[in-house]
Amino acid sequence: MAIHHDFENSQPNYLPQPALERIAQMSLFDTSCAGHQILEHIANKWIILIVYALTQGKKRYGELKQQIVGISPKMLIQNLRNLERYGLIEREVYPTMPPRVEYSLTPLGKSLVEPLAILGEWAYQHIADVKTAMQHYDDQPTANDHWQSK
Amino acid sequence: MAIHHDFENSQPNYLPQPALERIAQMSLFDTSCAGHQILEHIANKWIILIVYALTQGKKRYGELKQQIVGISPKMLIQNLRNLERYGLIEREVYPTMPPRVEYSLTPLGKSLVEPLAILGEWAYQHIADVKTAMQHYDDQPTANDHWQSK
DNA sequence: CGCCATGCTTACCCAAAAGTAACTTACCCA
DNA sequence: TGGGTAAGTTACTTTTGGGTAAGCATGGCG
Repeated sequence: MAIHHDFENSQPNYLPQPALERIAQMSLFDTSCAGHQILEHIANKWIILIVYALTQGKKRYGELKQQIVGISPKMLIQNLRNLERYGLIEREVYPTMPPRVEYSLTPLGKSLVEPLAILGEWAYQHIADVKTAMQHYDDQPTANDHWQSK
Repeated sequence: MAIHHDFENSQPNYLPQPALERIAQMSLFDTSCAGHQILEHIANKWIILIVYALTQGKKRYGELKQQIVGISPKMLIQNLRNLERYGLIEREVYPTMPPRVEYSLTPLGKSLVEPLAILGEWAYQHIADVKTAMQHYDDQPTANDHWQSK
C-alpha cells in the first residue's frame, strides 16, 4: 500500500524523481519479464474501458455492451474472459432462464482503478495539447504523410 | 498538479472516490471523444516503453533500439513518428554525416511519465497476483480453452 | 577510386487482431 | 407453436500490427 507519495516536491528536476527511480528498477524493457507481459495485456483500450465501467459496480454483459459504445460482442467477451483470467474481475452466473451473468471487480481489479484513472485523466486533460500538436505536425508538408495511425 | 491525494483514508469504500468522480466526468466511453482516441493511442506497449526509455534523457535511434529489447526497426520508427505527431517527443536532427538524430520528451511528454510510471508500478507489484490467478483459471478444466491471448 | 560501415528509413509480405453477422440454448409467455 | 430474451459462440472477412531485409547517403579508409 501507499504506493505513490510526495513525488512533486522533492527534486528541482522537471521529472518526478521517485517515478524515475522506480522505473529504473522494473525490468520492463525485458520482454521475458512478467511485468512487461502484464503491462502488454493491461495497456489495451477495451480492458481500460471495461474496468472503468465496472468501477460503477456489478454490471451484466448487456449493460457493458450498451455502455462501451462500439465494442463488438466478440471483443467484449474476449476481454471479459481475459480480465477474469488475470484475476481482475469476477464472473457470477445466475442459472435462471434467460441467463443472467454479472461481472464485478475483484480487489485486485479495484487496485488497478486508480492507475487507470490517472492515465484517463491525463488523456482527458491534454486533449487540446495533443490536438494542436497533431495539426501542427500534419500541416508541415515535409513528407510525413505515410505514418499516421489514422 | 497534485492530481492524486490521500484516496486511501477518506472513504469507507474500497474504491478511491476521487478517481471515480473524475472518471464519471470524462466521456471516455464515447469513441468520438478525443480523450478516448488519445487513450487508444497511448495505451500501447511500445509507446509506453519508448517514453520510459526517454525519461533517462535524450536518446538516439540506435540507443533506443538497443534498450527496448525486441522492438523491430519499423515499430520503433513508427511509434517515434506517432509520439512526435502527438507532441510527446521532439526529434532533433544534426546534419552531420553519418547522420545523428536525438529524441527527447517534450514538456507534454514529461507530463505523461508519472501516469505511465504508476501503471508500470502496478504491473510490477502485482506480477505474483496475476500469475497465480492465471494458473488458477487455467487449471479448471471447464472448457475455457479457446480465448486465451497466449 | 571505390568499397565498406554506420545510422536511419522504407518496401514488402504474412500473421494476428478485430469487425460482421448469423446461429445457439432453453425457458417463458401469448 | 412460435416469438422473445440474455448471453454468448462461430464462421468468415477485413484491417492492422509487426518482422525481414533491403535502400540510401556519405565520410573514411585501403
